[in-house]
Amino acid sequence: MDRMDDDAANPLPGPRAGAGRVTAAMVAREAGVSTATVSLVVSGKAQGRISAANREKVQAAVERLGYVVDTAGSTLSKGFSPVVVLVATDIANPFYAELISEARAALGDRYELLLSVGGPRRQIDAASIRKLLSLRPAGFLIDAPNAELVAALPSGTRAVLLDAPGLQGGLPSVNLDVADGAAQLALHLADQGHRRVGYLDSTIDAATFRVRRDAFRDTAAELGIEVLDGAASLTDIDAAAETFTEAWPGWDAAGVTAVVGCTDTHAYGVLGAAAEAGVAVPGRLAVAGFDDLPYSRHTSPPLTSVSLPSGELGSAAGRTLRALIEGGSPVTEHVEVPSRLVARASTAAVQGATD
Amino acid sequence: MDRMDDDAANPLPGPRAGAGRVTAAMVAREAGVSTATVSLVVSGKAQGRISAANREKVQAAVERLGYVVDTAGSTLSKGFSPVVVLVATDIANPFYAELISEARAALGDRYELLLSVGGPRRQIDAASIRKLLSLRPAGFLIDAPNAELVAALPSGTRAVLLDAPGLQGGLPSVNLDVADGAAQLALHLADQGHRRVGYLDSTIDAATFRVRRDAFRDTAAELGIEVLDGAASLTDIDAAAETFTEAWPGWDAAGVTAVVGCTDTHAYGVLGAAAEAGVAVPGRLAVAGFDDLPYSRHTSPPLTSVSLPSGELGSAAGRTLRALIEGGSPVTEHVEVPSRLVARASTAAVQGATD
DNA sequence: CTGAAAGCGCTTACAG
DNA sequence: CTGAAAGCGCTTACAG
Repeated sequence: MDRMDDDAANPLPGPRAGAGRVTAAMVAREAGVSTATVSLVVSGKAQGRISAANREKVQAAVERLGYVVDTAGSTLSKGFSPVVVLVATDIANPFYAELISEARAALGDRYELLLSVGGPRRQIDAASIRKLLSLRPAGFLIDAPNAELVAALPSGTRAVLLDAPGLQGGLPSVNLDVADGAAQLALHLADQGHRRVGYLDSTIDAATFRVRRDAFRDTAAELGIEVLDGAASLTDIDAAAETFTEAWPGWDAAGVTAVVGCTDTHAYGVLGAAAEAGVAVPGRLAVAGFDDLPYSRHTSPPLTSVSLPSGELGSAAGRTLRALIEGGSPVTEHVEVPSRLVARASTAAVQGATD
Repeated sequence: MDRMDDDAANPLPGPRAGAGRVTAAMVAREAGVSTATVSLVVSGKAQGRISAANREKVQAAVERLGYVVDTAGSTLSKGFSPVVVLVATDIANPFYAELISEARAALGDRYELLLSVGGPRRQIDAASIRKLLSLRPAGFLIDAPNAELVAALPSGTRAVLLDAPGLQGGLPSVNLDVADGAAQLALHLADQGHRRVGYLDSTIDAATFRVRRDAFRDTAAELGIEVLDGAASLTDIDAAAETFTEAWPGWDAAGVTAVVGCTDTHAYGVLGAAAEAGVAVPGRLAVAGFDDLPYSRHTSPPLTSVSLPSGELGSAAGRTLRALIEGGSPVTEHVEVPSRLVARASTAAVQGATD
């Protein structure tokens, strides 16, 4: 805006770009001090090291020139950048929206959030970790990993695991108590008299999905419910609908009266496919999911779901990572965020809604 | 995994971190060549400059040591990093999920996507741009900006604008034809006989929302429809529901028979609040939105919406930016992605669904 | 309290 | 075809 006006002569950054860039050396010259002094002042380490007079001169020069510390230079020198990498396999799930913005907020202004979008078909492996490591990130936030991914992290990597039940491996973690939520759901379905339940799993290999399924199945078994699993799809309404449509005839024949999706998005697919097939929900079939997305109160019928507070997860993870980075100490904290069943009309005993 | 085992002695990276890091110098030593040769080979510039023998030696050494070029070093030297910054105000909107992953895919393996999450209350300004610029990004992807944000970009910045109708300002852009979609929606509502329509706008200041509203209002006016605007909320179901609830008595009194939300999420809020208030949709009130999110086919009733293909938007933007970065030439391309009305039951003339 | 200098890891003219 | 060397911008002991 300001001093870029006459730069237009060279709008295409040449090989050694940097036109228009204000460096610490320029600030030093402007303030009549050394670059060491500039660095100390700008990084807030001037306390008792730089005279008030010089501090002010530097600050004024910084202001005047619009100086911002260059990340490449400081990263090279300090050994780590201000970037925090969030590794998530499946950000298509709206579950991540709030997680991301809360993590961002908890991290504070000193860090930038880099999203490493694996994509459902391209799970993060050791090679991608190595590539990310070359960015010298200040830390990692790793959501819903599997054991392989955790093993690929070099020891000493500053990382916080999110929603990684059973995978701590010496790293701080923030977990959702999905097992408890799954058990609550099994209990709820047992209460409604269901005896055979279909389970629509994820095709993504992550510990959290395994725990959801196993905890549900185990509690269900104790309550005399048989769980039919084996069906799985991506976190995608249409894929889930298709998978349900394929599984339904078999489940129907087996006497299934309820279907649980491993995410709400899976459950939406079931809801849609059931409507299409003329299977009344909850009259003929009860449906439930995990996440309790904002949409789930508004589906038809409103969806019963295990509430997983993604915002809290992101926020706790951001805070923990920041403590890890700034404290420097080997914080091995394990936060557990509770989950809780939200019963709505999609699993109501009769046609009347409970919601 | 490999050579980190005995690093455990110093798990907390000291001041001059880098323990366990493989550098080009180490590769050079291993291969018996200079770092210049390593750099040339690794960056694929060996063609006709490095002997086949040396090329192979370097490749073998890289393999053996697990060398990855350090970003900080190469950024400092080249002037730009492999990071592409996506600036988006409101990633809570599921609209972004597909946009992000498609943009990521189009960018290819050479770039990382950094998400700059402004958050609805913290819009990106000149200072944040300066901070992002200090990362020396290879380029910017800027979604739904306002004029101020575009003006804050120093000339010469490699950037592609997304969904920024009327804001090109010399930058390549990928736009959704939201005006056309808005006009189609107005036409559709006129067809159904509506004469007074409430418009639920966004509180976010972005050109795309202004264009949606104005295009809708203008076409509606030509068709003899009066549009009542002034209501606005964030892209949040509950906030939208609340805003609708406040606006409804006035709109009702004024004879409003249809409400348009500037996003589907706004429309979901209207749907929820209308159900709560016992206002029949579409019987008493027609409802429509913009985005055509995957959920919109599954709301009750299914939502009429102007389809905005976010995946295409992200993919086209990623491709354009890549061309801009790699071509180096001043590409000033303007891609326009069409939008199209998807009519569903929420605006059906009678109680029967069209879907 | 302050500055000169080394060093972080890379890339790229340059000289051979 | 190859290597020695300069330089990108910063931070941090170190000497004063």
